[in-house]
Amino acid sequence: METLEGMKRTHHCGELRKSDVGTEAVVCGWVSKRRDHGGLIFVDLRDRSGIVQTVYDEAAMSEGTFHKAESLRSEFVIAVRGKVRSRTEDTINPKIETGEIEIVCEELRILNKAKTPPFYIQDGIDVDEMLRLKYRFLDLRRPEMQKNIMLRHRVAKLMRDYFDRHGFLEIETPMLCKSTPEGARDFLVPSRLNPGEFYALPQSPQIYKQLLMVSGFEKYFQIVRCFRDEDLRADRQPEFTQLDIEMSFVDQEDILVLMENMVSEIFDKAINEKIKTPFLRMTWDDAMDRFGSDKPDMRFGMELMDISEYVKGSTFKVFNSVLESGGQVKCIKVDGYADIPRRELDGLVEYVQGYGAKGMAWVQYTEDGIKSPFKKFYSDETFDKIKEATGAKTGDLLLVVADKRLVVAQALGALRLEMGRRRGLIDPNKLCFLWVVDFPMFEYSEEEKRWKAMHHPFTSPRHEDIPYLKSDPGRVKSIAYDMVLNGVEIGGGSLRIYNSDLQEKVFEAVGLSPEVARERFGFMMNAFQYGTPPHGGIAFGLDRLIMLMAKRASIRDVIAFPKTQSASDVMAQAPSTVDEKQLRELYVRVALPKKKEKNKEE
RNA sequence: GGCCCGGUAGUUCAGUCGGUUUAGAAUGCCGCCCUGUCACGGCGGAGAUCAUGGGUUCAAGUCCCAUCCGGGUCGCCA
Repeated sequence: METLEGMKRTHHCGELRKSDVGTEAVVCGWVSKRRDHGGLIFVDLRDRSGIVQTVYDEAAMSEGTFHKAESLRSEFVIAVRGKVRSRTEDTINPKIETGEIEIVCEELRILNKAKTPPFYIQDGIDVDEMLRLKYRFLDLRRPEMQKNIMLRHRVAKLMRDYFDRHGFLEIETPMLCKSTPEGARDFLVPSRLNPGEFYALPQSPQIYKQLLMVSGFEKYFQIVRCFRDEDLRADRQPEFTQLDIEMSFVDQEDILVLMENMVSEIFDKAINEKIKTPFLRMTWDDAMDRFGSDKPDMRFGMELMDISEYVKGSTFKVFNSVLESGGQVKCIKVDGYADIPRRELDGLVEYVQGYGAKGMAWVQYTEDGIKSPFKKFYSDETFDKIKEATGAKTGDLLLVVADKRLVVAQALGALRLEMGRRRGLIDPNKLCFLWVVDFPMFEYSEEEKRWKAMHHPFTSPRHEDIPYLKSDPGRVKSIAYDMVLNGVEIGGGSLRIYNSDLQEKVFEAVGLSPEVARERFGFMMNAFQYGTPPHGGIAFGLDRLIMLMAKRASIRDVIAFPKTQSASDVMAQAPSTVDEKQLRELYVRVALPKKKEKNKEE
């Protein structure tokens, strides 16, 4: 094996251009591809900047060097010294940025050999993701993955610049925190120095950043890792990164404007996308009623429409009982799809049932008249009225769900997205931002039979709703807001409670007695008695944002070392069992249920 | 925890109704040849725990059950 001694890299592979012709260059990198023509060999050399073609001509170089070139294989690490030469007209490769030139090798050094990789180191591969994760260091060698990671760096840098320019301080907060069982499940860390006691990894730096406001830092931000021990999704990892913000003496509008300007700037500077501000703002009620979602994908229409008034008072039991118990009958209109196959309709029924609806009906306005499972319960005039009210034309399809408000929203909201996908209505190049505002303060947990904070219990209710905290928690709205991009929640925040009395009332509303509240959040409530400024903030999901900017379907593609759906790292083999000694030091004993123990042994 | 999809050469897949070759193809890999390729080309070759365990059957990659792993999703994610 050779070394780099006496040889100094002068250029990166991808940066060489026609203007460099004639200069002597030394490039280093990995062998991407070797094309051996016998007496003439081409080797595509790759580093993080791109790919350049190097040429080895048997007639024009020493036998030893040519022999070395013949021995090159994929992913060998080499250094090449040679002249940059212009390619002849007929050999220009317009597909690569350096396609007008090539390097004629004068000296070749093999710095390291490489085993044949288990998959191609190139873009657009179709390989089992587990294999990519097992060999993540090779997966990350692929140009598109490098691009994602570089984009991530660039965005983080732009964010830091932006907030620095606006007077924000980046302040670190602890990773070893107090467990607060409210909210997501905590990752716990046993304390050796405090036997039997545990830290929790932060679900977010929420309390610390509010305390920084009490301290008077006024404008805080941090790009920070957060941990939640919940089930994973394509856009959820057990550890993820937030851009965390908190400010004092501001109102909601200040925060929204600051954030949309930030987003507009990073989209412009990182991926050259011009975003119009201000963003559309929509109340939570509107979002739910019109799109059936608190994070509506605004890239297409197909809004939910209420047809309750046209179908009420009939002999059709399903609609009647729903309407009589305060529910709704709503539909979406799928343009030009009245000829949907019956089989697909049956599939859609199952689909909405997965989202809590009991069933789904439909109206097909076909050339041959109306087809609908509830046709016999209504007159032709009723169907004409529905047609007019929904703006349906002959050839259009209505999909109808009847149930309680939130069930209708959930089912039709999901159905809307599914039909948008199936009908090809979603333009992947569109970027539709909006703010969803006026979230409910609480939602009712059927499981726990109590009201729970929708955002978190430090969120301020709207002033005018405070009287209802006790009497009617369901009607209390909060000063909370989410930023949504293309149907993905990329950020959310709120103005906070800064008055101890109000805080106590809210704790009470979510069933936290003063004693329990003090035990869990006492240090915070104590701090709040020493002069707390009005404050509020927001947290942005950096991974999701980069995923959308990079147009990837999963945040795993923008995280260097992500975990699988079962939260394991298949490369490092984490999590793993640990030595009995380690456990003893921590005063921890493992107690698996019988079934799991048996599986572990096998 | 529920539901859906998947697991066959290094990789991506095919494998029909359970039965005709030695489980097939492409690509990658190895060897030989080749002086303008860039998906280089030509000839030859090697390469399989059909995820694991059990069952049905004269016969299982194929059917059944269980388990494991991966992906999607519902619940969950203050």
